[in-house]
Amino acid sequence: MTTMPDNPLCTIDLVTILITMGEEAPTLLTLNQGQELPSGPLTNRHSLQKGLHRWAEQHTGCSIGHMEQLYTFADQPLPNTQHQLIRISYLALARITNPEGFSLQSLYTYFPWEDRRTPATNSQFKELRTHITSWASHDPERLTRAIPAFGLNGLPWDDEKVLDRYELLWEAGLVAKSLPTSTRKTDSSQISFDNRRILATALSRLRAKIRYTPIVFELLPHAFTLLQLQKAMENLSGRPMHKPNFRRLVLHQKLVEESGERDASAPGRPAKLYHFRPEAATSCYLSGAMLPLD
Amino acid sequence: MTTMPDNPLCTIDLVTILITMGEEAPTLLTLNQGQELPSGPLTNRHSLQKGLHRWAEQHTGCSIGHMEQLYTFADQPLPNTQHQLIRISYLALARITNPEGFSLQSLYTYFPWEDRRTPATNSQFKELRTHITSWASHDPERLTRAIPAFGLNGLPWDDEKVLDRYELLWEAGLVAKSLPTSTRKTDSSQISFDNRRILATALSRLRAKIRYTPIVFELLPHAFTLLQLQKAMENLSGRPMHKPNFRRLVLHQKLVEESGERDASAPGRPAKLYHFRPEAATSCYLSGAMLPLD
DNA sequence: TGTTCTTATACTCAGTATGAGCATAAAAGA
DNA sequence: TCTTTTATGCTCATACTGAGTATAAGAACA
Repeated sequence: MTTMPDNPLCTIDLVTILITMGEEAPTLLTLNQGQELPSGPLTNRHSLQKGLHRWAEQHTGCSIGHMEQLYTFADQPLPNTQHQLIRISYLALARITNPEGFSLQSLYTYFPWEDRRTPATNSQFKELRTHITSWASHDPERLTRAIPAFGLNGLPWDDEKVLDRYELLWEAGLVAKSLPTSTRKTDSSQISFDNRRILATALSRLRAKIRYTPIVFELLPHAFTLLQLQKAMENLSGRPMHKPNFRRLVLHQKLVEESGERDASAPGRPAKLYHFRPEAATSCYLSGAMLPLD
Repeated sequence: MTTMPDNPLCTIDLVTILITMGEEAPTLLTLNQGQELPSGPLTNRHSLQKGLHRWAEQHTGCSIGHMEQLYTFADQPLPNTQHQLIRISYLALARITNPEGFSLQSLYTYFPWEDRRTPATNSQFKELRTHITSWASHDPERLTRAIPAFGLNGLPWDDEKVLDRYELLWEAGLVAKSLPTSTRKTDSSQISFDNRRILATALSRLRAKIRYTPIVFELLPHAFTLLQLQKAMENLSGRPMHKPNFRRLVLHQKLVEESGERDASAPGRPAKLYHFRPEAATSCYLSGAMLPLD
C-alpha cells in the first residue's frame, strides 16, 4: 500500500503566527508592513516544535509562552514542476513584543467583520451579513454554508467559524470592500489569500481554546486587573461581556488570587491586581458572561 | 529571513486514523494485525484534505463521514542522510467498516489505562497510577507533568490528556507491562512508538471534540437508541455516565427526534429509536452526565 | 395466566449556576 | 464639597446539575 513518493522536490516552510494582546485587539507580528508572516525553512537542527520555538524566539526577540501546531498546507505544485511547497503553521503566544524589524497589526484589520464588540463595528458586520444573505439566497449549497457561519435564521453566532466566514466572503467577493480603506504605511489588505487563511485558522483556534483552557493568561502581564482580563477575553472573542457576571465567574472558579497591589494608573477607583493560579485551572471557563448579540 | 531549504530529499506520508464505533470501544482500522496504520504518499493529484478523503475511501472501502487533520510529525532524519520523512496524520470517522485486508482493533488495546468504565479496568488504571506516583516522587520535573496528567493530589482526571499519560508511562517503562498479555493473531503491542503517539493524539482529539461538537453522531447508525448514544460517549471518553441525567441532557437540547420505530432486538422493554437533528446542534453538550471517579 | 426479569422512561428535590439589573465604595479633579 | 469615573458588591427569578427513586413495557417462564 505504501509506495515510494513521486515528488522528490519538496520544500518545507515553518510559519509562525505570533500573537500578543494589544489594548484594543489581539495583535499579530508581521513583516513587510503586515503583508508577510515570519517563516523559515525546516532544518535538521529543529525537531519541529521545540526547534521552531527557539528559532522564533531568536528571530523575533520575544519570549514565547505557548506554542502549538496549527495546520499543514500543501500548496498546489506549479503545473510543469514537480516542486511541492509544504507549509506547517504554528500559533505562538507571547506577553510583550519588541518588534525589531517587525510591525504589529491588529488581527481585526484582516477580519473587520469578526469584531462585534461595539455598536459601530457590529453594524458593519450586520451590513456584511445582509450582503451575504442576498448572495446566498436561491443557492442551496451556499445557504447551507452561510446559515451556520453567519448565524442566519435565528441561529446563534458562533465566534469560532472564522475560516468559514472568510471563505464565504472571499467567494462572494466581499472581502476587499469590507477592509479598512487602505491605510498609510501598513497595508494589511495586500496579504496573500493563503496567509489570510492561516490567520483565520489561528483566530479560530484561539477562540476555541480560550473557551476551555486558561490560555488567555499567556497573553496578559503577570499581574492584571479583572477588567484587563475581561478586555482580553472580549478582544479575542470579538464580543462584549457582562462585567459583574464576568467577575463572579472568575472569582468563583478561584482562577486568580489577589496580589495585594492596586493599579493606580487608570482614572477612577484603582483596581486590585491579581495573579493567575495555574493549580486551579484544570477546568477553566471564562466565556460564560457574553452579552447577547442581534 | 526566508532562505532556501537545505533538505532537498524529503518524503511526505499521509497517515489515516480511521475510527469506527464498536460495541465495547472505539475501534481502529489497522494493517498487519494492528501493527500498521493505513498510509500512502502525497501525490500531486490530491490536494491534502479532499484527495486523502477519496484515497482513504477507495483503499478502505468504507464511506468516511468526517475527516480532519491531526498533526504533522517530522521524524528525525537518519544521521548520515539528508532524507527527511514528514508524516501528516488525519483523523477519519466512519459508520461501518468492511475490513477487506484490514483488521479492527479496539483503541483500548493500545491504551488499556484510558478505559475507566468498569471497576475492573478502573482498578487497573489505579494500580498504574500508584506506579507512576512512586516513579515521579522526588523528581520535581516528573511531578509537574504527572500531577495534572494522572489527576494526582485530588486534581480531577482529565480524559483528554491521553498523549501526556502515554509519554509519561513510556518514560517510566510502564507501557509494556500494562498491555494485555500478547494475544493470538493480533499484536497491538508491536506497534511502533511513533504510531502509538499518533493514536494517542487521535484519541485525545476525539475526546476533546465530543465535548462540544456533535461528532459522535458520525459514528452511530442513522437510527439509534439513547442508550446506544450513551454507550458511544462512554466508549470514547472512557468514563461511565449517569443514565437518567444523560437522557435529560440529550432530550433537553433537542439534539434528536423520535423516528417512530423501536429497537426490538434487545431484551427488556424495547427502546425508542431516534435520529440526529443537525439543525439543533450549533451548540452540543453531551459530556455533562459523567459519574465521579476515584 | 400471572410472575419475574430486564430494560426503558418518568419524576423528585436540594443545591448551584446563570442572566440581568441595581447599589455602593473609593479615588481624582473641579 | 461635589461630580466624575471606575471598582466592587448584592439581589432575584430562572435554569441547570447531581444523585437518587419510581413506574412502564415488553419477554421468558412457571
